[in-house]
Amino acid sequence: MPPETDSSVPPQSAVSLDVLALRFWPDDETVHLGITHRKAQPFLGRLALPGVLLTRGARLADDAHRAVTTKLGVPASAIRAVGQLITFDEPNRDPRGPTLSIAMWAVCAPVESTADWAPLSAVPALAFDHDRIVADCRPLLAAKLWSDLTFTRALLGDSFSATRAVAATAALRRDPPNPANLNRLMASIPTLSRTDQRVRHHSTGRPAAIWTWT
Amino acid sequence: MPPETDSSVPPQSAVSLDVLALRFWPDDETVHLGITHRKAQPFLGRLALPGVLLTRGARLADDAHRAVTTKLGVPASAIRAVGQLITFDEPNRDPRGPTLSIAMWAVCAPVESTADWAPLSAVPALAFDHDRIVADCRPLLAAKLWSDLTFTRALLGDSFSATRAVAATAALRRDPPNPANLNRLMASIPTLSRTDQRVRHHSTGRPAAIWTWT
DNA sequence: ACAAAAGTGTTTTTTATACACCCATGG
DNA sequence: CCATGGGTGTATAAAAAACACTTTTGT
Repeated sequence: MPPETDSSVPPQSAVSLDVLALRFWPDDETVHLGITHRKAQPFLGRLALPGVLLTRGARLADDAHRAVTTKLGVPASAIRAVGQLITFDEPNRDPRGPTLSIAMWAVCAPVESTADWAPLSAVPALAFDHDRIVADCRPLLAAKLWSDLTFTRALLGDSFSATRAVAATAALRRDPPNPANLNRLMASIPTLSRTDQRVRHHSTGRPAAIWTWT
Repeated sequence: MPPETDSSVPPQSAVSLDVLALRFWPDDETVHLGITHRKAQPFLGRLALPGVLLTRGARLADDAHRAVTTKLGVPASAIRAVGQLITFDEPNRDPRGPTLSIAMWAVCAPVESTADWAPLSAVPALAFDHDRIVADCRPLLAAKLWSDLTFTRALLGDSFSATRAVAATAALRRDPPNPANLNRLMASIPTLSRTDQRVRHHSTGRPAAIWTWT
């Protein structure tokens, strides 16, 4: 068995995939981002986005699933949807050597996991350039709400109250939306319709209507 | 010299970078896409987008430059700007094995090259999944015009006539813009201003104003 | 003068935003 | 019956699109 010539650097940069895993469960007041303490060097113990190296032959969606399941402990069945964001290519973003990162989003359904979940408005400092990834991708996520319906449905669920629609929108955008206008925005989406059911989120005030996808 | 164990598959998919290289030179009536006959298998001799494998430690912009210079014969100094589009991850998009492709755009200045240039409205069939890449990326390019000013300036040049602004817009969008409205759109861009100079593109009709970036 | 193309003025449509006020409910 | 939050109606603003018409040129 000939000695491996590990001294020869690989011809390509490594390519990793980092996931902005979101959750907005029925009892969540805001959208949360899934993060985890790193189990290995570098940045051992530090908080970071769930990430994996790309697998040969895998789709990006598959690798995103793997990152969420293995790093956040979320079962695959609880991943409602995933999608692509942008690629980060700073050569020094990983101290181990040049590593591209393809940023993806994922939305997780309510389930037990080993992840830490930070409100999107209070994400702690993260390892690598993950602070920058979160900062750069946040406007992209905000733009997806109500325009990328796969993303929107995954985040809000198959049926949701108007109150929660307001909360999700407030979490992703800078300032909270006008509830009256958001109501009309939802009414203008063909695949979304309002039901007669109402639900109460506060001890007082009118209960909110339930909306469902058709 | 021990035999190379080429039978061991690499752990990651290869990652290539394919470039939608655009030109819109003073004498071009429409925007053209740079393509080239492949010099190697697979698809030897077939037309394809210029593409390269990622280089370790390189920025995506560097590799995009390399693809345009080596595959299209465009000197580096003639590449006005480059940028990122989206990543394609069909596992079977390359017969040699799983290969991701990061699609980039580039804009080339007038200069001699070895490339074929096809009008964007008449791109011939291409190798790999490059037809799909062009189809998927075209709306993204259309959206960049007049909103991504780096892209817009690279395409139209430092100064350009209103007539050419109309032609470039018609080339990237489906149907031609209303010249009156495009005129106002340009006037609303702070870094763009109209000069007193006029230029004639047709044998008849009023000559068009020249616009410049400030 | 006429045809062709650029550009202006103006209207219309659409979309987004704002805000006054009515509705439903628990205390 | 009042405070609270949901929802409707409507006004306002901004942006986009449409279209009639004027200007500038070569023939």
